[in-house]
Amino acid sequence: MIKESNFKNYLFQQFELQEEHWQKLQALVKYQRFQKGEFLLTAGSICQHSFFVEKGLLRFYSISVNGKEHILQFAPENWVVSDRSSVFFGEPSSFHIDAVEDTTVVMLDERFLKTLAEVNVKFASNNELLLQNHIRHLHQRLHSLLGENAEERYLNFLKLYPDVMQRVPQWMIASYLGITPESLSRVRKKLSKN
Amino acid sequence: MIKESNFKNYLFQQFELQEEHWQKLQALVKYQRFQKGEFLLTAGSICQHSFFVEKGLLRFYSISVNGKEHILQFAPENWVVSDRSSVFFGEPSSFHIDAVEDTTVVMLDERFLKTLAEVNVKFASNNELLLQNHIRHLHQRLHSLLGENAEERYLNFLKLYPDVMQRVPQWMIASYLGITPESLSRVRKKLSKN
DNA sequence: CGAGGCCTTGACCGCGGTCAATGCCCGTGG
DNA sequence: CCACGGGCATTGACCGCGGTCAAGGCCTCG
Repeated sequence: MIKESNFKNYLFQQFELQEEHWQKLQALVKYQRFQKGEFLLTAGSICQHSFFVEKGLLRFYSISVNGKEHILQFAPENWVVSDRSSVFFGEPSSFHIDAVEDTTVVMLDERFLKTLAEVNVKFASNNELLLQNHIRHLHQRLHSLLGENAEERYLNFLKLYPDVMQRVPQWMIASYLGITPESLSRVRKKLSKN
Repeated sequence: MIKESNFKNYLFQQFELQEEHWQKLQALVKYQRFQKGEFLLTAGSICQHSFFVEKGLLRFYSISVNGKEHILQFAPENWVVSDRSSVFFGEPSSFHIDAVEDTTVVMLDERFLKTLAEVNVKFASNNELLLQNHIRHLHQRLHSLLGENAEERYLNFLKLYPDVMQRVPQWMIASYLGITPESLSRVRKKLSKN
């Protein structure tokens, strides 16, 4: 069991959580470990949880007809990842989530989020906060894909995920950027010469 | 004043709205007309409303450093468009919304959405429904941009917005697809030969 | 030591961008 | 009624970014 968790800190910071409220919640916080390569969600199944990453690294991706993977999102520590649409509409997801490193997550289901809202009104907006953040992030990503070339997107990526570069194989980053590993290699080579 | 509105139908269908509830709401529904080219939101200002398109067509786009426009979303009849993140976080938007045709919208502000939730509990989830739909749409768009070439994206576009092709200049569609008008012209030429 | 995964590099190519010319449609004014 | 001009779509020539394919190097791990 984890004593001083990132999740606790997250709640304290976002909502000025009181220690007394934490006592009530703690029992409901369900940690789960996944080892490298394990799936948290596969395309075709209905997503049940959001995952708060306590420690480790997840990826959220789709697979297109030709079999290629496209990473839509990385989720290192303190990120939340899920196919919320699948949860909400109760429809099969078309995405995968798996563990890039051995990972510990907090399992957030609808029941937990509801309880959260009851404990303190401030939490009621937690759900919307998560959704709004997600949308903002997706908008930035779309803007980047529509308007920037490979080099600019790579620099953006480094700003957004400062340490992910050191933690994952480059072909995953290429997949995130929408280019091939070879192209990424060339972009990096060019940048290192400045 | 519009009697039989798309907006009313939307509420009836989505939430099995009762006629009596509609009576209470009607007074709060604020229609507004914008003529072709007029702005509903400009980058740098804080977004205050969501816009339900009653009649007409809006576009939601960003402008990158080199001055090029990138259309993230079209909003024909029955679509809702907004920079919700700007509304929610109270921060300046980095997007523009303007009218592609003369357009009549329903102005949805936070107050209206709140009232909606009070009139009937079913509406309480309206807000989340809008956000979830938006996220789902953005995910599909990301997948399309990451994994498909210009031709495939164009065919996707036609499915999603069956009539928009006939209503807007092609350079706007090119901007939506992330290609140039010339490329779009070539894609269309190639497709017409099959 | 050998095998396999990953990164790099080179040669080649094609999709899509750029630039420029042309055509088309349509509204405006002589 | 026609002339003109502006906005948009099309087409061609050319080019460069990024994809593809193949080879080679460098790890780590068995």
